[in-house]
Amino acid sequence: MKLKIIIKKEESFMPWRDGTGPPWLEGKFKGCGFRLTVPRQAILDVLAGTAEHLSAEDIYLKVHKVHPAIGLTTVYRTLELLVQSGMVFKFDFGDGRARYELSENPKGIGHHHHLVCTRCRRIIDYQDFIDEEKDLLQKTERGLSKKYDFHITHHVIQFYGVCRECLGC
Amino acid sequence: MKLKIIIKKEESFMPWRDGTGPPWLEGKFKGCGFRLTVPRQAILDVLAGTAEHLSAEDIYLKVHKVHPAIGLTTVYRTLELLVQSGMVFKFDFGDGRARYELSENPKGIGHHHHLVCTRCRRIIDYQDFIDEEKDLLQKTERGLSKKYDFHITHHVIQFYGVCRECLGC
DNA sequence: CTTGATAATGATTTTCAGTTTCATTATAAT
DNA sequence: ATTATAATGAAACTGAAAATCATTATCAAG
Ligand SMILES: [Mn+2]
Ligand SMILES: [Mn+2]
Ligand SMILES: [Zn+2]
Ligand SMILES: [Zn+2]
Repeated sequence: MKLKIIIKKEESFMPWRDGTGPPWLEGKFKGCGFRLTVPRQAILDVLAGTAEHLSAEDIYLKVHKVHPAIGLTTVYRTLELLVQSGMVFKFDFGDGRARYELSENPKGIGHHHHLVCTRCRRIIDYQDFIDEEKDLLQKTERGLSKKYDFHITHHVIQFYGVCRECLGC
Repeated sequence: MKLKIIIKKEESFMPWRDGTGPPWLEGKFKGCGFRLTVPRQAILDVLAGTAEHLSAEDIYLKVHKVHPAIGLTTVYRTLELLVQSGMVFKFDFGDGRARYELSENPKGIGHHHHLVCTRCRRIIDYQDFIDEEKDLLQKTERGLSKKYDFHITHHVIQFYGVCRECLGC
């Protein structure tokens, strides 16, 4: 039963994951077999309107203020949908819950990596060094793809340590 | 109460985390306020004797075969101890459970990164490209440390995608 | 070897993020 | 309007991980 569901989803995602379909970052569900409903729009709005790394419950609470009828279950389901479709990244920063971030912020920062403070759980986005990283990263990805026959879709780079605030005490 | 415990632990770890104490990778707990007990030794043995990425329960089951009295609770506690002390890395590869790996395998591979197949959850270790990565990584870490006053202790680099086996079907 | 202080253990209970279930509702095509 | 199907949400459930707490192991002093 679980397998069945997974297969169904992966087939559904094909249209836009293989580069043929349009990415829908602000209202383009249709044509992919998905419906852009009020709950989904609301969840996307929350994600697009924050610079934080929100958990499912964080998102639910923010959505709830505007649309009290929308349930936590729908938030979880929509997030899974967005993650599987590549629109949203799901992160584990070491506290007990997953955190979500728009993979391509429409009017903001784009791809970036993270510094994670293991003391206070603060997260720092950084982009500054990505330009220098980019070449090697692409080179590495090409090398790995060839060597292991592995089709890379995305990567996660996180530096763990102690932040400024936690050091100065 | 929770804060109290955390403070206690961090103080306990200081001796060897700050470079002054010896790393105990096969029987060096003492002198750090910790005791190398039978359960802890058994858990370390399991970690040292595998190339897989075991979950807490995996470790428990393997330990259980030799020492049926050792409980899952102790496995969790010991793993947390080892992670906090830097001897073991804790990973989230996207299935529901944490996976653990000796950070410095005594007689085997050392630091490496991961390819994670999002279809079948297979994990591929790779070291081949780390040499080329090392320079930039250190450079990046230095830059980040300076810019954000962030003391980096370790990093996690994971490439996500589809593995050979899952592609060929 | 005792003894006493404390660290470690493990059975049990509890927590809580995330998932399933299922009856109801919204959506879109005809 | 009719129909088929996708989406929703309240409620029940799951399971990895953490907390409790009485018991046991470890070690240093005497
Ligand atoms: Mn971020
Ligand atoms: Mn590994
Ligand atoms: Zn911090
Ligand atoms: Zn695979």
